[in-house]
Amino acid sequence: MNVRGPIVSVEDTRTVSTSYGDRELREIRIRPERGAADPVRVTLWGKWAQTGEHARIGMELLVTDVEVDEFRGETTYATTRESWVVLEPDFLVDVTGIRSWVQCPRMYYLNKLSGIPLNYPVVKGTIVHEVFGDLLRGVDLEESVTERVAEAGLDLGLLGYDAAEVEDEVRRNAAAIEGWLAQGTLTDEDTWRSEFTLISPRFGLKGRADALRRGTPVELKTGKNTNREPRFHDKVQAACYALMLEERGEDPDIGTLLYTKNTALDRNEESGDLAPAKEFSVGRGFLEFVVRERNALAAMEWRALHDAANDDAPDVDTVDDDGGDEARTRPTVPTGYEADAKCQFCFEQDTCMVVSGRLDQESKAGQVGRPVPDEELVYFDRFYTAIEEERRETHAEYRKLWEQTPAERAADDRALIDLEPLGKTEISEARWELRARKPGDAVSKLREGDVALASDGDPVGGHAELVRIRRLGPDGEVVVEADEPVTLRRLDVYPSEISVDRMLTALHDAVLKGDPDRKDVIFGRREPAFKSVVGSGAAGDADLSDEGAEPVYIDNNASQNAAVDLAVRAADCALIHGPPGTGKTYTIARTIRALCERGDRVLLAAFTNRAVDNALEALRDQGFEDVVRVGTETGVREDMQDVRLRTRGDPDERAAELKTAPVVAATTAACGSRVLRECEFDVALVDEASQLTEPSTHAAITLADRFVLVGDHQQLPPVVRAENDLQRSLFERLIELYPDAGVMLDRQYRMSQRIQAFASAEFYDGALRPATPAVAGQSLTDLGVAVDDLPEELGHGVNFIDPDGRRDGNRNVREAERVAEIVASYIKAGVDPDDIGVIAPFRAQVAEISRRTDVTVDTVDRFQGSAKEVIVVSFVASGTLDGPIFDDYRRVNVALTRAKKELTLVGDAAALASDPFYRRMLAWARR
DNA sequence: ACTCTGCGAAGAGGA
Repeated sequence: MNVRGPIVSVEDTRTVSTSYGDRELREIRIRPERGAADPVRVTLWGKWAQTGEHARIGMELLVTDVEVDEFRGETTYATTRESWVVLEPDFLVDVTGIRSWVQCPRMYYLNKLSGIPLNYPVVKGTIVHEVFGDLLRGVDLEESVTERVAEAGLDLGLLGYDAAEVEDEVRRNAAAIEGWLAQGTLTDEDTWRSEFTLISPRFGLKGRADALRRGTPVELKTGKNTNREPRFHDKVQAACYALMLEERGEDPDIGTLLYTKNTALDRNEESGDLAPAKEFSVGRGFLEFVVRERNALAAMEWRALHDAANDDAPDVDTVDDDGGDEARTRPTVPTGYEADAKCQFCFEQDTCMVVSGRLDQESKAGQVGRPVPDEELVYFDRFYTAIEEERRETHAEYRKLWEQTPAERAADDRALIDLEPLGKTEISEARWELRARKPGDAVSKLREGDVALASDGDPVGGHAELVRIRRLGPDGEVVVEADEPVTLRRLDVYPSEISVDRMLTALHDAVLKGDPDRKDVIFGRREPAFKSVVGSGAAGDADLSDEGAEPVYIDNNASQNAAVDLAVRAADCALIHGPPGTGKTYTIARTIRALCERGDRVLLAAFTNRAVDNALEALRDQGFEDVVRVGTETGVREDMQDVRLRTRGDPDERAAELKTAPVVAATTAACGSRVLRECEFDVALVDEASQLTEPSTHAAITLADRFVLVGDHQQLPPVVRAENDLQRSLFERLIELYPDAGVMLDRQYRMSQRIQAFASAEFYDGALRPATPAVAGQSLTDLGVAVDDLPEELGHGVNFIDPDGRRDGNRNVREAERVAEIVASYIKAGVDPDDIGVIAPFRAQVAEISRRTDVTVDTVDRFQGSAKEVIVVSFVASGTLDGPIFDDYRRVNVALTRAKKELTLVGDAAALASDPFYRRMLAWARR
């Protein structure tokens, strides 16, 4: 049996005499999840006592296969030979993380913090890994090498390599693999699997094994190793996979390391064992070691979060604030002293010393440089902790893969279950197309183009593969593309840590590598500067030139023109506040053109692909075509594919395309990618900046000398799972800090006077107004609709209807029915269904309404950025306004400002009147 | 209690 629960007390390790001699033990009390509410005693014997050293009150402890005993009337537990002891099992450690942790815990920390930059060993390693996978799947070597090198064209070009030399080197590596494979596959009993995704709930591990051979892990290393034994940390990595395979009921007694640089060509020069493959036996003791290391890592991560939040915690570093009387607690970070690794041989030594120096951390390698100012240290620690909290939330998403039943998972819209497998076709060598049919009208968050986890029904314990969704047909057809043929019975959303990883590297880049002038502004030490005249180059710094007219970029909108002017004159940054319908996108396009005309190279970034493509479209509409769009094939909209940067092809050509484009457009997530981190710009212009966390904004702006943020902090804030500093955007913080560095676009081209009035008064101090009389006076009549054809309660520009419905969970069926009737009335009166949109706060209600109408129905969040002639809003709530979704009034701002000519609010008057804000809304709507 | 977009899914190396 297993015991598990939060730790309530930890005793010291002691040594006792047993019939087997002296043995160490450590006693820990936990509060078990089930059963007795009282804490129970768990004794960790032998080396598990070492894991006990890392244990802290509040951490979660899991001990499997315990021995149960009665001691003085109390039930106690102890480890046995079969036991595994796992600290914080919910913290999912990546196998490559354990590998670097074993080399040196600080290396693990540094890799996480500074990311792995674009470098040749990694790119070549990736290519060789892909070729290895191809060879296992029977692809011809030459064909694979040519193809895989071509696919890496952009990376190689940026690194200055040409295809032929890389092909040559990869071919030599691959030859070693092929030679070894030829021996291995002589026996019929050899079964191979490549790229095996493993997730371990028990050990809190995840990772991808390069290959499995007869159920044992095979790890490919593109380096050379002339020792008889595999490198220790390589064995650790393979052992992690062995551990996870064992959990799945396999019995992997050996692991294989394949060093592909151990080739015949080198054999004359070197002594030692040059066979590429090295096997080692995977014993129980080694696996236990691996688990203890994983526990040490998970415990450090726990302390980094909890010690920082708890000033009383013992054994943490403290830094004095300016005042000196208050000590600030800093997150626990590995120093390198934990390991006996030798710093002078470490590839990360320079990074290690720089990070230590800049962040004032203790480290075995020592420090170089001076610490950044104290407020920057505070900022770094605050956001580091916030990002790590967000990581925990991502881990919670993984946990749902095994904690939720398939039905719960499907109800959560995170999986398509009970798929009926229809077939597997090998579409090209080593690529499979898997087809299935989904039952009924099952819906999910999964979309075409997404990476998802396809499985035989059990995504954690069964056969699962990461696949790309090709088609989710309305007829229930599901088509995915995979490397291996899995029987497609279930498709799950696969959580990704990429966004948290990218935020962390962006934070690192911003604080450690950021330009000091830039940081003065970010950290509130200096007002942003503006050039008074727009000159070319550095000449325009003077404030004397009153002669000559103000530059006119946009002649019919003073605030838009002022925004462009401000952005062009910005020496540090400019902030453009664009309320709904104020021509943000047009202004962005005009700004980019003005900047390019001065010779600036511009990075155009936004949170979503949709916003990037919209801005790009506006730019191209203005006749500017010299753009490169960086993004995935599925992320980039169809009509922007022609300017999308291909990663495949001739290295020089691909790299030149990116390096010389006057405008590069990408999502902020892509800005944090290896490729874009290599690029430099004069100006970064970030749209939707109010929806971005500070670190995500840094990902874009650290690539440029100056930046322009465009957004509206009165609309929806960043989407984050954890509640912390990430919820507030840099845009919002800066616009409050430096109102003079901002311009608000105050004329809107979208809504009638009647519709915009409430939002203008509530959110924009009444400053938002219609751009023209025509905008102000628009109505349904302009659509050729006779208002007389509508029921009496509709047709007044803004209407309120109380259908007397009742909220049931996140739905309100009566209200949904009424909304459908209202939509039908509009259509009957002659409104084009394409001109009508329905908005609801909950997805459940969106589904409820969608069943009853064919017009566009979506959540507020998904409607942000678009508009319709007629909008119907369903509020769902009845009686009271309980729920976090109603707390953020900005969501209402978004919902109400989607309508151009007619807006109908549908809800329970009593519920809405229970809150002053909603009461004012009601008063306005009923007028 | 809710909302939910991005990410190539990881990936390498030497005294």
